[in-house]
Amino acid sequence: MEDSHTIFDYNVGLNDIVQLLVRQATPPAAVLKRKDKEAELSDSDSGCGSAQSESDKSSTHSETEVQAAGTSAQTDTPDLVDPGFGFYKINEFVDARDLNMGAWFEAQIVNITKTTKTPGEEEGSDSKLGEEEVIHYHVKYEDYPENGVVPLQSKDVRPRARTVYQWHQLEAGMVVMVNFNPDEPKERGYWYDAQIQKKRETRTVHEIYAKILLGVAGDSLNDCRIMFLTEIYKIEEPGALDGSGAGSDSPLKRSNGPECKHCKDDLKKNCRWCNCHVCGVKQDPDKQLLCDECDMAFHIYCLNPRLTSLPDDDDWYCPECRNDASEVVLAGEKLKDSKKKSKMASASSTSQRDWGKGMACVGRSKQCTIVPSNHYGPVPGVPVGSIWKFRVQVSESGCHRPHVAGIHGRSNDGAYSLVLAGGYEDDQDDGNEFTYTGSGGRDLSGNKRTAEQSCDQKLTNMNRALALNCNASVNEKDGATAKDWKAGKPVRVVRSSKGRKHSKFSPEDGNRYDGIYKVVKYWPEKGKSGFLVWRYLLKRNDDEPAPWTRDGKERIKKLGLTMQYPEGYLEAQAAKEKENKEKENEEVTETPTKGKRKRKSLSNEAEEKSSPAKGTPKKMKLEAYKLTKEQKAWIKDDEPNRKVWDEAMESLALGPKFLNKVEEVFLCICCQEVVFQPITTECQHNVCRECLQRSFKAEVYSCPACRHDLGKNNPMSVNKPLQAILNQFFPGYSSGR
DNA sequence: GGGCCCGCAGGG
DNA sequence: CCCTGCGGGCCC
Repeated sequence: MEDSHTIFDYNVGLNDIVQLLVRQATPPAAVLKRKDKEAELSDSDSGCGSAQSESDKSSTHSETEVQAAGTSAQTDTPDLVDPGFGFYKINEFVDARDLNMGAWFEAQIVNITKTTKTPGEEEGSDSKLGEEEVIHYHVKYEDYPENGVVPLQSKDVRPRARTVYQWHQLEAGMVVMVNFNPDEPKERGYWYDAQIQKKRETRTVHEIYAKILLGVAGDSLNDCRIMFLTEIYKIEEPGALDGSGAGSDSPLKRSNGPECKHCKDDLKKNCRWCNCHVCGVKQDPDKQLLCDECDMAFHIYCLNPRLTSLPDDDDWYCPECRNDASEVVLAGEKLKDSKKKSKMASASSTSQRDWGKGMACVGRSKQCTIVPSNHYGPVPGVPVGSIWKFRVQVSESGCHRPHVAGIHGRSNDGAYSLVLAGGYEDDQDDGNEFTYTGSGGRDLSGNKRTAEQSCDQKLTNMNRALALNCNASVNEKDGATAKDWKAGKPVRVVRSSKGRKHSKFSPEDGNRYDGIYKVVKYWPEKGKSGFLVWRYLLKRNDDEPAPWTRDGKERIKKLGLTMQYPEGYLEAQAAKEKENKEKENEEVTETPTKGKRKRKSLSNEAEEKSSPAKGTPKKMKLEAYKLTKEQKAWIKDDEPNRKVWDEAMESLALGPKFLNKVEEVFLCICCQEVVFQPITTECQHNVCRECLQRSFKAEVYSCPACRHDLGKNNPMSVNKPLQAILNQFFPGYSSGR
C-alpha cells in the first residue's frame, strides 16, 4: 500500500479477505549472499538445480563453458584436471544434490574454486574462528542444462553411484540411495538417500521400508515403501575411488520418474503440459515463454496477440494467469485512479464529509444464504416480531434485502417483501390491512434516494412485481382485484419506526418483521401530489400472531426477541458518548457551544436503549424449538453426525435461534453456506458434494476441514437423512445452487 | 428539525 | 453495464 491511500482505494470490500505483507526496505544493490542460503529460501519446488545458477547471473562466458562441457561429456572422455585441492577433479562425473528437494542427480564438475572467508564478512556467519577455506564444486546437472552451472559445497557432491546392492546385502540401519517419489509413492521418482528401517522377506514378497532423507533442512519421510528393490545404490565415499579415471566414465544413467505425468515423457505426443500450452508442440524451445505463475510454456507465436520477440520484462504471465494490468498496483508504484472511485459521486464532489462513519453508507457484513433472494414466505429462523435497528441488518437477515428500496421483487416474478416506513404519505395502516404506494415518479437526479412526486408512476419494475402477487391477471392500465386474495403470493412485511407518524402499528424504534401479507387489489390513483401513483391494498395472512396483539407480545417475550444492533455498535456508541462527555467537561470551562444540548439528549437515548437489549427479560422462560416426530427420526438416522446434532440440540431452548445454530454447525467450510448434498466424511466433517468434487478435481484428496486423507476413490455418497432434515429446516435453501 | 447527498445492493 | 431506491449521518 502507498501512503495516503486506504484499503478502499484498492477496491477491497467489506469482508474481503486480503493478505498483507510488511514491505521490506529495498536492500542495497550489491549485497553478497551465501548462495546455499539463497537456495534454501527459494520457493521453487520443481526440479533440480534451484541453487542460483552462475549462467543466469551474467556473461556469455559461463554459457560457453557450459556448452563445452556439455558436448564433450557426450562424445569423448575429457581429461581429468586436478586443481590440487579437494576431493574431486575437474570434468569428473559425480552425483550432486539439488539443494531444494534433496534428491541426487547425475552431474559433472566443470570447475573447482577455493575461497577464503573471514568471520563477519558474510551475513549469517556466526563463526568466531579465524579464516576458513571453502571449496566450491561448480557442477552442471546432466539432465538440466538449462540450470547452467551451480556451485556446491563438498557435502552436496559425491562420487557417482556405481554399486548396486544385492538383496541379501541390505540390512536395517543402512543408509543407501533409493528411487522414491514423495508425491506418488508407488511411481518412479528421484534418487534420495534413505535409511533402511525394515526389511521383510517371505516366499512371495520382498519389502523394504525406509526413512527418506529430504534435503538440507533435515526433513525426512518415515516408513516409505521402496518400490525399486533392484536399484538400491551404495553411497560412495569421496576419495574411495581406485583406478585413475574411474570417475570420468559416464556410467549408465539411473532412471528417474517421467518429468511429465501427462504424457509420461512420450516425445511423439503433443503435450500441452510439457510443451507449448497452446499447441502442445515441442519445437522452438527458444521461442517459448514460461509463465511465472503456472509454469506453463507458450510459443510467442501461439499467443493472441502473437509476439514477434521475447519481452524484455523479467516476469511474464500467461493470459490465464495475468491480472488486468490496469488494476494491478506494483510495489512502489503510485496508485492508479480506480475505476470504481472515479465513477462514484464523491469523485466530483468537494464535500469534506466522511461518509465512512455510521450506518448511512456501510455495506452488509453478512449475507443470508439459507433462502435464495427470490424466496417467498417467511425466512426460517426469523419469527414475527424480530426487530433490527438498521435496514442493513434487515437485509442481512434475508427478510428484506434492499438497503433503501421499499419493495423487493422482480418485475417478471413478484414481490418478496416490502417495508412500511411512511415514505409515501398517502398510506393508511390498520395493522391487519394497509395501503401501500408504488415507487417511482420522482426525480432522483443529484444522487438522491427520495424526492417529491414529480411525474406519474408506471406499473413497471417493483410496482409490476407487487402487482404480480395479486391473485388476478396483471392489468397495467386499471389494476386488478384478487379473485381469491389468500391465493396470492406472500409478501413479507417490515414496519419501520419511521412509519410512526402515520401508523400506531409501527414500532417505536428500528424495523420489525410483522409477518406475511397478501395483495387484495391494486389500482392507479391521483395522489396528493396530483400525479398518478399505483396503490396496493394488503391484508395480513399469517398464523403467527401480529406483534401488537396480546398473543404476539407474549410470543415476542417467550422467544426473547429484542432489538438487534450491528456487531460492536452499542460499544462504539458508548465510547463515542464517553468522548463527548469528556469534551463537554472541557468545554464547560471554556466557551459553551450550541451543539451541546443536542449531543446530551442523544447520549441519554443511547444509554436507555442499551440496557434492556442486553439480555432477555428475567424469569421469562423461552419457548423451546419443537421438533416434529419426522425431524427427530431423521436426526436419529443421521448417525455419522450424532455429536454435531447433540451440540445443536443443546440450543433447542433458544427457540427459533435453534435454526441459527443448525446453520452454524452445518456450514460448509468451502462455500460458507449450509451444506448442500452433504458428504459426511469419515473424519466427521460435512462438505457440499460439489465443493468436495471441486477439491478432488484439483487433485486435493483430503478433507477440506482437517486435511484427513479421504482417498482418491472416495465414493462421495450424499448423507440423505441430513439432506432431508436440512431441506425441512431451510426450505428452498438449495434452489440457488 | 430539515435538507443534503453518500455507498451499497438489487434488478433490468 | 446502468438505473433505481420508504437510509441515515452530519451540517445548517
